[in-house]
Amino acid sequence: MPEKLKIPEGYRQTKQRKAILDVLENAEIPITAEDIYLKLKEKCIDISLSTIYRNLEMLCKEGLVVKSYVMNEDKARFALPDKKNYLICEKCGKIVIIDNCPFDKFKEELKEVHGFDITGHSVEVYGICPDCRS
Amino acid sequence: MPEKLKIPEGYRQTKQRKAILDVLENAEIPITAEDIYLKLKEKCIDISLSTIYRNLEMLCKEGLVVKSYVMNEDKARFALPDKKNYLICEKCGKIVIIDNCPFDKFKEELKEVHGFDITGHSVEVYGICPDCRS
DNA sequence: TTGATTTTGCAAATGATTTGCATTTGAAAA
DNA sequence: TTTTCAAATGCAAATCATTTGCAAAATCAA
Ligand SMILES: [Mn+2]
Ligand SMILES: [Mn+2]
Ligand SMILES: [Zn+2]
Ligand SMILES: [Zn+2]
Repeated sequence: MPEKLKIPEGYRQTKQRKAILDVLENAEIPITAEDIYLKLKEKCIDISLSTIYRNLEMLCKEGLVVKSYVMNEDKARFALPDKKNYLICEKCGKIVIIDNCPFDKFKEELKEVHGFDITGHSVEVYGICPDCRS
Repeated sequence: MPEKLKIPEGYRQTKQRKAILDVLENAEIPITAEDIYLKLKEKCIDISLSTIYRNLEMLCKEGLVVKSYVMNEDKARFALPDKKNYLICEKCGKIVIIDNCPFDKFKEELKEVHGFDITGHSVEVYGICPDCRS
């Protein structure tokens, strides 16, 4: 069970903010701002898209949320950091999270080769899922 | 020295197309449509942005070019496939290409674990570059 | 050279995201 | 609790990268 996320110090505890975080915690894969909007509408929580975007920006800045783009989509997706590495099926668009991303093992190598202090990474892998490989 | 790219079979040999490919071949890192536009303007090659976007779309579809997004930027970047994995400095935005991406070694593992036939991947690594670590 | 087809340029449309501003709300202080 | 004020929200309008319609120009095979 994922640990409940806390709204960062210095930000107010609004019901919109909490609702957005809640949707992100319960999401299986990275989702769009509109996904959040619709999910909340289902739960009869009325919120404006701009509030969602403003909160997502804040959450990204604070490192609680990671933004990414998926090939052939024109909207950003947002997820908690543990869901930032994923496989995407080129046929049906299905997204599958990569747990224990093997890339972690290469942080040291990258630091040595390029001199960067690595702070994060995001891996997007494309392929054909079992269902689509007819 | 990179092998000269060929315009795919079935597409016409236009000077705009060749110019775009040329810019992409000579680019060190992924660049935006506007970067291409400006680079060509420097060389006094007049071309419209929509032509650039249309050609980039075609080149991506044909697999000659890879599109990606960089954190905190609102424009897509395009590059030849050998430049699709890179490090980005969070301070200054510097981009450094990762050659021999270690992720390649994990295609087999991913296939076994998730059943996907892997067709491609894109790795974005964030960090602080040596110059910015003052 | 001709003619069918593709490609281009331009201007207008699109649509996700951002922003201005008046209003509401959270929470610290009284 | 009530007061107080900055932070946050909602709405509408603006932004701006990208896409699209269409008429004109360019490619290329016959
Ligand atoms: Mn769009
Ligand atoms: Mn924008
Ligand atoms: Zn699939
Ligand atoms: Zn730097």
